[in-house]
Amino acid sequence: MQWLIICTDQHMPEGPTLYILKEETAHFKGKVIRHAWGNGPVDFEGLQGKKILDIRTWGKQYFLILKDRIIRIHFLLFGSYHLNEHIRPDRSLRLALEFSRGSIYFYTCAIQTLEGSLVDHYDLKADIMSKAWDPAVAKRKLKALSDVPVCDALLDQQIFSGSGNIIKNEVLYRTKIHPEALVQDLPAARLTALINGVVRYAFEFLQWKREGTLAEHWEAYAQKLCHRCRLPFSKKKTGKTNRPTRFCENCQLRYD
DNA sequence: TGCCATGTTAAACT
DNA sequence: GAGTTTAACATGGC
Repeated sequence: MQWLIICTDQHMPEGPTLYILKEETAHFKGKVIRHAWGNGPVDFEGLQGKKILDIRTWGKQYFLILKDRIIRIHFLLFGSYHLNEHIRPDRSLRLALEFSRGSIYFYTCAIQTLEGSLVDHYDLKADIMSKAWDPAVAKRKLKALSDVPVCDALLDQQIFSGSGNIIKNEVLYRTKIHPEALVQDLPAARLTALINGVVRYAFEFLQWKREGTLAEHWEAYAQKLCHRCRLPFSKKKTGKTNRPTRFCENCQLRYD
């Protein structure tokens, strides 16, 4: 019997992409690891013969839950994975997991082993794509900030776990908020729009990523002109996070 | 060829 | 010690 070979040669980083990875590997839940190897900091022998009890994500992180440990995988900027075939021997194979039927190969990612349960390490309510996501908690965290620009808040994984630079750029443009506006200066309705906008765009990102149409739906990220007023976008590394931001000085407001 | 980019951490500074 | 800035890592496209 032949099983599906999915080619996933693409950037991994933001939450929606991890959501897809979780779905693509969900069938390994309950399966026993037959063989494990790679060059990551992993106790490979200790994994062999162990059952995958659950597969979870939190934002940009992917977890294989075993009885006595959690394998945490973060793809950083250049990580990738392949299912069922080790077809990228040119890349650094951090972890290979072989099951009786099928396998997963994780390349150039950061791997850690955690003890305890996920809730010991992460606030599940902060994951923008989780059923546990709680916008009221996000609002409370945002209101506690002082002198923090929204561009930084949108990259704060403790508030918006899974949000990355694409989501940041797109949400700010779509909600017409200037990246350097301070969180504390946003009117209440704008703050709510920002919080809801992150989740809405994350699920649009997911749908477009599946369709292979993500880039054609970008309105700000990597764009040259504002489609509302036709003026050129500003491009600047903003905030303490110092990440590139495209924005329209004319259409996105500072509220100061 | 050099630069840039969907990320994060740790070392090196004020 | 604090709060910063810089460097490091790693890959591919332009």
